[in-house]
Amino acid sequence: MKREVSIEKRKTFRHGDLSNALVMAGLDMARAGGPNAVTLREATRQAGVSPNAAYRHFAGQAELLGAVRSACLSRLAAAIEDEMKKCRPGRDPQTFARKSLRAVGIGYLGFAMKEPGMFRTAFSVPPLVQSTDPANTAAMEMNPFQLLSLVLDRMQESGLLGKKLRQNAEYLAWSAVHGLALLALEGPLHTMPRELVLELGERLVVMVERGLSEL
Amino acid sequence: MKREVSIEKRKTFRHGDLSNALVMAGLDMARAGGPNAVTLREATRQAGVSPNAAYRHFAGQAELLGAVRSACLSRLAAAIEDEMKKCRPGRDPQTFARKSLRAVGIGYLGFAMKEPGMFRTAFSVPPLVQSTDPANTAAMEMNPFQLLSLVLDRMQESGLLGKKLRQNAEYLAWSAVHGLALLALEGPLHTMPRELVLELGERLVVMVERGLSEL
DNA sequence: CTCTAAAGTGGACGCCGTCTACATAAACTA
DNA sequence: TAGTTTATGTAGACGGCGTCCACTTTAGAG
Repeated sequence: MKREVSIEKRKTFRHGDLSNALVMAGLDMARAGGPNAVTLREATRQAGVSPNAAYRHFAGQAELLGAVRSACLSRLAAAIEDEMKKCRPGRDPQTFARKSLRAVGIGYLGFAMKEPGMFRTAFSVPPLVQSTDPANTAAMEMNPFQLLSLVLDRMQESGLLGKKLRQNAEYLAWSAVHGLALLALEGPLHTMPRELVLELGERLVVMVERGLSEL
Repeated sequence: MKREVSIEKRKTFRHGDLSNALVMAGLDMARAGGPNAVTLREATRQAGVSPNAAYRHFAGQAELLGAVRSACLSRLAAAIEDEMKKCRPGRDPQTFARKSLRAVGIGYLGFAMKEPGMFRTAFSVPPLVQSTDPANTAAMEMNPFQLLSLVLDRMQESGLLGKKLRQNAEYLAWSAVHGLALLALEGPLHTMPRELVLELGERLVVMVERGLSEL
């Protein structure tokens, strides 16, 4: 599981790719223990380098954590896209729009359950929402928020959502799935079996879909 | 702002109420800086006592944090109850039930916006949901979850919610408001003005109410 | 072939939580 | 009242953390 560079002592004085190696080590720690487990000293240790070497590439622990968080966000986006690809546009644009919205929610929750550490890390420290930073994006060049916007646009275009209700609807839908994820991961529902959480997730996205579009 | 006991050096060797003093100091720190700011050494410092004294009353930092979290939860419950008291049962039990549900959501979000540090602390570490621990309850002897259950019962009794839909509906409603609170407090929406968050909150509770009851 | 600037090292500091051993005082007991 | 027990607080140490400063190494530009 250890990276090569950490196993065999490197021969060169220069590491060559330390910045990246630190982020990768940070990702491992985030996956295993969430944001609090992302420690600067441990990252340098895994990279086979002295603690202070990190300061040549990051201003401090916070900045390293920020980079790790970006990577986590990117993976989340990829997971959502995977789920979205499952529903192809059929004849009825409305059912496609509905399915797409659900797919985003399910993809979001599925990632949260499958990679809890990464998910928690992704939202441990506030990234800005409108960020177009390519680091935050997956294959389709979109972050989770943008994907959500996309499917909500689909709902509006297909007539499921009035202009007024469309406004800021992202935040309403997002709140629901995000809340369930956090209640299950680091909240009072942490003991709830994950299958049950995902079942609740199915009901939740239906609630959102109906609660958004009605009236 | 400092507690008396921390200002004037105590004369007695015994503190007399250290356990409580530590929790109170922890509460202050939680209010100011969230769960990560709740540190054992600082608490003992504020209580005018040596660090190790804390170990006579708590097994460690985690247990102290747990006690502080209980206190935060209790305050949250009180805030929700205050909001609930605003809507008195009128002629129509259905509108009363709807109003009550919204009140729980609004009270929840209002507390989160007004006391972000305490709110974050309240959910920093998982308490169990079914806990009847009196420490977790406010005047009415209920924790936030129980209050939510109560208003959902009202909805069912007034015919707004079928038996099947009533099941686990707590988690669906809770997820929505909890998600918005966390997105706004320690998530990507942390820069959003609080009034706007509360406006979104109004829409959100409507979404929940409709999404839950429809069909 | 030098010289510079980027990259990594070493040591120190103060913070944290926690362990072990010891001191004090209050409460019980004889 | 005197003696003992036990709850409570103290002292000092350890390792881990982030971070600062001063030093060394080396790749690459001139």
